Amino acid sequence: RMSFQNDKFQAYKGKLEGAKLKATHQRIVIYAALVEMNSHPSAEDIFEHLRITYPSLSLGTVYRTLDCFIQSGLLQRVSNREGKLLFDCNTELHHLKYDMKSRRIVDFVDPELNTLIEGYLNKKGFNGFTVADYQLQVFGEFV
Amino acid sequence: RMSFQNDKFQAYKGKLEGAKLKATHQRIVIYAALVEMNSHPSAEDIFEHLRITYPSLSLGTVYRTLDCFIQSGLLQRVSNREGKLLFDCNTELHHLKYDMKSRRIVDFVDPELNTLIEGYLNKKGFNGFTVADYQLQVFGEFV
DNA sequence: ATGGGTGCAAACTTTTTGCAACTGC
DNA sequence: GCAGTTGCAAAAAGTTTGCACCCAT
Repeated sequence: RMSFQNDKFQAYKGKLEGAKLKATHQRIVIYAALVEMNSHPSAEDIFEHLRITYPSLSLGTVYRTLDCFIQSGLLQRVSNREGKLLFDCNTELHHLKYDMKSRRIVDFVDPELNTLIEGYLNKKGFNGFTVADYQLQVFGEFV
Repeated sequence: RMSFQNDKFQAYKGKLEGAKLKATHQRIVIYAALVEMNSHPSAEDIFEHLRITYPSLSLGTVYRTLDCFIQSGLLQRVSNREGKLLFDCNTELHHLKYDMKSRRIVDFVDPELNTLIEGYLNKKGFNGFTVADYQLQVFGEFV
């Protein structure tokens, strides 16, 4: 059972309630882990991250909770080439840089890029395809 | 053992030799499947596709062969949100449309879009990050 | 109090691997 | 002939699920 009854805890709890989810301890700490890890973790990454502070947590719960967050729009899956499910609590429109050496993924946000792409998509108007969302993935290496 | 000793067979064989790979029957038919399926198959999809014409082929070989093609640059993994390894023998610069309903993935090529993005990347010049490749993913629905 | 959530462990799916037999060069 | 590839089957890795118990509302 969690003991950090601080601002963050309350904020995360509020976030869950806002999404009409029962705010259980497990859900709160999993959401906290997602935000605070500030990366694109797998279910196992989250489970490991919480292992010390929350040893009774089960991996099955992590999977179920992540699914449930996705249904509620609190979370997105990350499109990747690794054949593993990765998650991102940044649900706003954003783009990705992939480090091909370390496999690290970094989000970036740029309204200018959005404008550029939306201009293109509108002009192009793929016929028979309704665009809901888009993302630029840039592959390379950090030096 | 394969019996189609035609132009395509020779072309695929040449492709493998060009990549300095031993041109075994298995590799040739797997490469042929990738080209002719004209989609973004998983290892299992390829295995199923070849099952009838090549029943002695083993799934392990499909996995090993796909890995080997990737090392040789004959193949790319497809970035997706499903946590499965998908493959694409189209290694030229291209972009993707995802049908969120059917989960179908369609490649598209557009030099105009490439110019637009390259212009952006050059101007932006992410510092500390060397760009090797990029891809726009467009999520939506076919009507 | 009760409906939904959780822990646990088993089942399932997907991918990798060790090894003996085989094959393309 | 030999180095590298394959088939097979077992193992590993990753994900889902059934069920009895638990807890936030």
